[in-house]
This record gives sequence, C-alpha cells and structure tokens, in this order.
Amino acid sequence: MSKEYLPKERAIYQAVLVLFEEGADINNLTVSEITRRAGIGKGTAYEYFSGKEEMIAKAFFYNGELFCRQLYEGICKEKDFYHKVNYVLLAMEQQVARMDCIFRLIHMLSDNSSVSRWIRELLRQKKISGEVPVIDVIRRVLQDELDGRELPSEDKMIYLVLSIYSKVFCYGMALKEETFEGEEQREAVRGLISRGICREVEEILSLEL
Amino acid sequence: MSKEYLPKERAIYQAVLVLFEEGADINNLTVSEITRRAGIGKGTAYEYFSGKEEMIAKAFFYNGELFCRQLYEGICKEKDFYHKVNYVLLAMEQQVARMDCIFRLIHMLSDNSSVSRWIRELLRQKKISGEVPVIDVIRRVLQDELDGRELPSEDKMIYLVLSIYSKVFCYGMALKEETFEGEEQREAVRGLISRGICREVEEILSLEL
Amino acid sequence: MSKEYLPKERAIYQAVLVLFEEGADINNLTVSEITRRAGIGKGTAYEYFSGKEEMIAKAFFYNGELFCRQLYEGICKEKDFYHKVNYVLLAMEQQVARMDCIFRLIHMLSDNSSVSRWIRELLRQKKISGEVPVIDVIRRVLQDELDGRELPSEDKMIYLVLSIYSKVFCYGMALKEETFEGEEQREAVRGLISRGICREVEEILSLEL
Amino acid sequence: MSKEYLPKERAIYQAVLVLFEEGADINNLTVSEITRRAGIGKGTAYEYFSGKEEMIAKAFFYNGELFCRQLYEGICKEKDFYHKVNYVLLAMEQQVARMDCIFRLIHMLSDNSSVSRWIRELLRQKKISGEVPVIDVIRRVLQDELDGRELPSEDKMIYLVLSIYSKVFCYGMALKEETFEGEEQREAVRGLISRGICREVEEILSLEL
DNA sequence: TATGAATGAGAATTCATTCAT
DNA sequence: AATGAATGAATTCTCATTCAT
Repeated sequence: MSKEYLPKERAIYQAVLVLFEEGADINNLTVSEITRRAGIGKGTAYEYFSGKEEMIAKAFFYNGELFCRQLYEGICKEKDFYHKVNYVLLAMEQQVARMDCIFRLIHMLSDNSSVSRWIRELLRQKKISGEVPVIDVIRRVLQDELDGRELPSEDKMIYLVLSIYSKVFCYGMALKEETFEGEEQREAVRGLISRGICREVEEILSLEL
Repeated sequence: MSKEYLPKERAIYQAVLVLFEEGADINNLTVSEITRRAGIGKGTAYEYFSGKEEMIAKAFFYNGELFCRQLYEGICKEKDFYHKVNYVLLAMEQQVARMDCIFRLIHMLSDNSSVSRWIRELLRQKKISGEVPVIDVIRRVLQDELDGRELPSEDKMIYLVLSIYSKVFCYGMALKEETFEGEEQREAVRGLISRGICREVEEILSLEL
Repeated sequence: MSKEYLPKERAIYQAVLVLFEEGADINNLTVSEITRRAGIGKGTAYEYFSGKEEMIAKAFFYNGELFCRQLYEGICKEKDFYHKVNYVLLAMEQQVARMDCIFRLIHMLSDNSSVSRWIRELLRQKKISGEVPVIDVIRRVLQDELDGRELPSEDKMIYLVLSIYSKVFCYGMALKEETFEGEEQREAVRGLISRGICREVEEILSLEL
Repeated sequence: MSKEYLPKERAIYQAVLVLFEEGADINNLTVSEITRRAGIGKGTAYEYFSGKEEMIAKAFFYNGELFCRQLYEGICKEKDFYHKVNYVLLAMEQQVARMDCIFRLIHMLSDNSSVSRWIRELLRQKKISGEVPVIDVIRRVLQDELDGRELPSEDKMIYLVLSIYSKVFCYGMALKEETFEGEEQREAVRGLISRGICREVEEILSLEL
C-alpha cells in the first residue's frame, strides 16, 4: 500500500533528516551539502525533484510520515489510555534529539518559507486533515479509545484533540527549554498531564452540550 | 521607564514588522527590502546594527515586547478569569493576521537559524524567564488571579502555565489552519477551552499533592 | 617536472598579468574584472581559489616564476659575466613594460596588503630562499660564474648578490623614472654598471677577510 | 622658509604616519580611521583636502620631507664620507620600524594606485629631481663631499648616486628580510658596503672616460 | 541515467563623500 | 569652520540550477 521510493530519492530524504538532526538551519541547507551527504551527484537530484524546495519538503513529509507511523505503533502496544499518554511523554524524554526535530518541523510549518509552503501543499494534496499528521495520530488513538462508545460531537472531538495535542506539545517544549529542575519535577508534571488528559476526556464525554 | 528608541532604529523595527505581517519569509528578508520599507539608506542601517541578523532579531524583540504589554493591558480590563481567557481567544479571532505573526515568532524561536539564535540571546540577556514573553503574561495573569489565595507549588504553577499556554496556542493554530467549519463550531470550542482552563485551575489548586 | 595548471586557473593568472601590464592598480583589481578578462564566470574563479587574494597572489607567483626561468635561460646564453650583466640591463631597456611589472611586483612584496602577505606566504611554503626569486637567479648566475673557483664566504656572497641586485634594480628604477636624458647617457651608465659589477666581484674574491 | 601647515592639516599628516607605522595597509586606510586618529571630524578633512587620496599622498610627502631633512642633518654631523655611509647603515639597524616605513613608502611609489599617482604628481610639481627625496639627500651628500674637487660628468654622478642608493637600499631590504644570521655577519656586510661605496666613488672620480 | 564544472543573479556589507545643522 | 549622520555605488562571495559529457 505504501508508496515505493527510488533509492536515490530515499537517499536524499535521509540526508536531509541527518542534516536536520545535526541541527542544520533548514533555511540555509544547500543542495551541494544534501547531495554530498546522500552520496549522489548534484545534477542527479534534479532528475528526481524540481528544485531544492521540493527536495526538502518531500524529505520532511517522508520522515514525518515514517515517524507518525512508528509513534502510532508504539502507542498501540500500551494497554490503556493513561499509559498511552504516558508512553508518549516518556518517549519524548528519552528521545530528546528526535523530539527536537519534530518540534522544529512543526514550527517550520508556520513560517512562510517556500519549503513550508511546499509541505503544506503536500499535506493538502494528501488530504490529510488537520495541521500535521501528528494530529491524525492523536485523533486515531482517541477514536480507538472511544471504540464501542458513542462518539462525541465534532466540536468536542476537535477540542479534545487540540487539548491533548497542546499538552503533549508543551511538555515537549518545556523539556527542550529545560524548564524543569530535576527528574522529580519532571515526573510530577508528567503525572499531572497524563491524569489531566484522562480526566478531560471523561468530562467531555459526560458533558451534555 | 521604557527604553527610548532612535527614530531610524524604530523605523527598521516597524519595517520588519510590516514585512512580517505581509507574510514575508523571515529567513529570506533582505537588508535592501527592509531599509527600502523603512525609508532609509541601506548603509544607514549598519550605523545602528551590526548586521542583518541583529536588525531582524531586535525588531522581533521590540515588537514582541510591545505586543505582550498591550495583551496584558487588555486582559487586565476583564473582570474575571473566565472572561480573561475568553478575551484572549476572541482577540485571536479578531486579529488573525496579528496572531499569525505571534505564532510565527514563537515558532521561529525553535528553529536553528541565526536570527533565532540572536533572539534567544536577547531573551537571555534580558533575564526574561521562560521561553517567550507570552509565557510571562500568562504567569502574571495567573498570579493576579491567585492573589490573596495560597500559591500552589512550583510544579503545579509550571503545569498550569503550560496547560493554559498550550490550549490558547493550539486554538490559535487551529484558527490559522482553518480547522473550524463556521462560527458556531468555533464558539463551541472557545467555550470548551475557557471552561476547561477554569476548571483545571480550580482542580489543581484543590489538589493535595 | 613543472607543475601542471588547469586551464581556468591559468586563464586567471594570465588575466591578472594582462591587467597588471596595462597598469591596473593591483590593490583595486576586482574579481569581476579579472574573470571578465579571463573569459570565465565570476563564480568559476571561486571553484579554483578561496578568494580574491589567493587569485592575485598565485597569479603573481606563477608569472614571477615564469619570468625568472626565462630570464635565467636568457642569461645563460651569454658568454661571459660582463655580457650577462649587460644582457639584463639591455633587456630591461627593451622590455620596459615588462620590467615595470617586475618592479611593481617586487615592491608589492613590501607593502602590508593582504595580497602581499599571501605572496610572502607562498614564497615561504616553497622554501625559496631570499626575498624574491630574482635574488635566486642572481645567486645562481654568480655560482655558475664562480664554478671551479673557490666559493667566497657566505658574508661575501650575500654582499655580492645584494650589490648586483641593487644596481640592476636601481638601473631599472632610473629607466622607469626617466632619469636619463638620451640614449648616450643611458649607455654610459650601463657601461659603468656592468664594469662596476665585474670589478666588484673580482675585488671581493681577491679580498682576504 | 618652510611652508606653514594648518593644525588640522598637520594632524592628518601625523595620523597617517602613525597608522603607517603601525603597519596599516595603505590601500585600505579609511577616512574614518584617519580622522578618528587625527581627532577631527570626518567632514572637516574635506575642508582641507579634495579627497582621501590627497590626504594620504600629502601626508607621505610631508613626512618624507621631514625624514629626509633629519637624515641629512644627521649625516652632516659625521666627519668623513666613510662614516657618513656607516651612519646611515647603523641608523637603519637601530630604527628598523622607521626604515620599514621608508621602504614601504619608496615601494609604494612604484605601484599604480591613485595615492602613488598623487605623490608622483606632488614630486613633479615641486620639481624635485630623481625618484624620491632620498635620492636628493645622497646627491647633496655627494656634492658636499666633492666640494672643492672637480665635479664628475653627469653620467658619472647619476651612476654614483644610483650605486650608493642601491646598496644602502638593499642593505635595508636585507635587514628587513632577516637575511643575516647574527650581528657579526651584519657588521661584516656593513663594512663591505661602506668600503665598497668609498672605493667606487674614488674609482669613478679617477676614471677618464 | 548520472555527473559536477560552470554560471551569474543576488545578497551582505563597506566606505568615500555630502550636506544640514 | 566643524561636524558626523546619511547615503548608495561598488565589491566580494554564495549557491541554485543548467548542460555538455
């Protein structure tokens, strides 16, 4: 089902990811650098992509999808909703470098660079609702959770997804910004978030609107 | 009390803001364009700033401070916490263009461009706690709200600030991404958020940890 | 045995020489002008050199070596020392423009521009003794002359090389400055210099120190 | 008799000298730097000079004259020709930094920069024969020496001046290039030069041409 | 198909000179 | 007369893209 990628195409995607993970400034990546890392000729890249923008945008799209798929698979292994949330929060702590990339990617989507425009265009083409695939993961996990129960109204679904996403997102931000002093404080906030999310889901579901 | 700005310096700051509001890609702003908009000679800008990066970073810093001050003043005029939150959410809807700038600014802080590094450095120098001044506004509003009551532990404060910030932030994101279909849905979600935030504050305060 | 030069590299070297011969001010040569003359794109020059300074410095180095090799070959064809000296003095008269370049090059070595620093660095790397290759030519001619005879002490060698160099050099300067009135005067001075140099060599060799 | 200089004019001349002595690259001196050092406003300099070139050229001319006057006075105090020559050679050793400036100045005269052109023009206007005032000093010293004796032909005078100048000049060059190993070698070469010059003067005078 | 040498448009920055005060 | 803020022409260098091999 999933699209097949040509070897050189994939090499480009991986090279961009590596550079991104090394902290390169996305707006100053050069084609030379990317193709050098990908181990292919500069001209060759233009056989596969229309230009630099497309290269980088598709690389992010590719890696974003890959990440979301893996994230969803990991979440599914957890037994209940509370642990699913906790899994994500813990994963964030354990893979700080990776999280950093995700945040930068998400952030990038809101700037007005040509790369962002390309990614947004790709997302639109793929008819992926919501801002980023991460949102989709949350929605899917939520739907899995509510399976068998009555689905809430779309308003409430949007609110819940937003609410969950925002908390997880901000926890990541706080981690990155080194807001916390010590593991204890981190654990305390993690507990508050997981419990907060669970409680909110229950509340919203029990609300009569 | 507030720092005085030289006319040409301010002209640069405003020109950057205007360009930003017009949707320019911050990472591709040119000095020529900025000074042209500011109505000053290209060389003149270099009398006030060490280079392009400093120009843009200080412009964001200047405009960010201005925005936060105005936001705080607006919030203070509201009578209770629920309405304060609602004020922000409504303001976001009414000033979509402006919000967009704020989001892009906040996002920019997490990329690895040289401008971001400059802004982060400026924030550090000014000893502004937290990631961005917006966080400070929330903390201040929260402290005002809790005035006279017993302050919760720092863990809980961090959690509350994060939680509020993230929901407001995500509402803004959703607005920008045109997630909502119609004013009704928007209003419903707005209500859920305001109530959700209020409830959470009360809950956390009543928690025994 | 001699190093091979890439076509575009050599094109740069020749373009710099032509500009130099046309009387361009070396310290104000522009990359645009050089590449235009070399018939290559501006960016191409940067594929071969790290910057303007390296371009010009290496051009001088290349042309200086070429000149010294040709000079030495010309000198070798003359039958005795007196005629060797005269050959150089006459050559200087006949190739005023070329001499002018050599003088300017030699002079340039003593200014503090970045190009000079580059050339001095190149000379040092190549382990060429003495200030400029021209000095080497003199030393070699002198050694050829003394072949079979007892070599004088290093003090005396230094003195002789200096003395010869300085006279030839100053004759060239005088030519350039148009000190002489008419060919007669020029010829007279030329004779005095050639004889003066020969006499001095003999004297020094016969000195007991 | 000597021209009077306005205070600000002289301040410029001295500032240029100081910068030159500090090893500044003459072709990259800026008006800002010169006037800053001179302690006057940038605009003020343009009240006295038509532009940067004139500033620097006149500064060199002024300082060159000053130097030559002092050199001549120092030479005159020595009792005979041999000691006069030796005085100059020793002075060169003792004032290496200053000599360096003189060499750079002399060298500069042969480049094709606009400053050089200006200096050459100034020299021409002042009807100063020969390439640089230093030449004049030599000629004057030589004429003093020959006072009372029959002056040689102009050919011979030119040759003698050239010869003396060239040796002194090259000794300085050798000093600067650190050609010598130890004071002994330096002293030996100094002796050879002084004696060589004296002998040559005598020879030329006794020549029947 | 794959390549990378060649290109030149375009960017940041500098600095001599002007001119209003 | 003295100033220095303002200017913009001119310069160096980068890098996305092309195209001959």
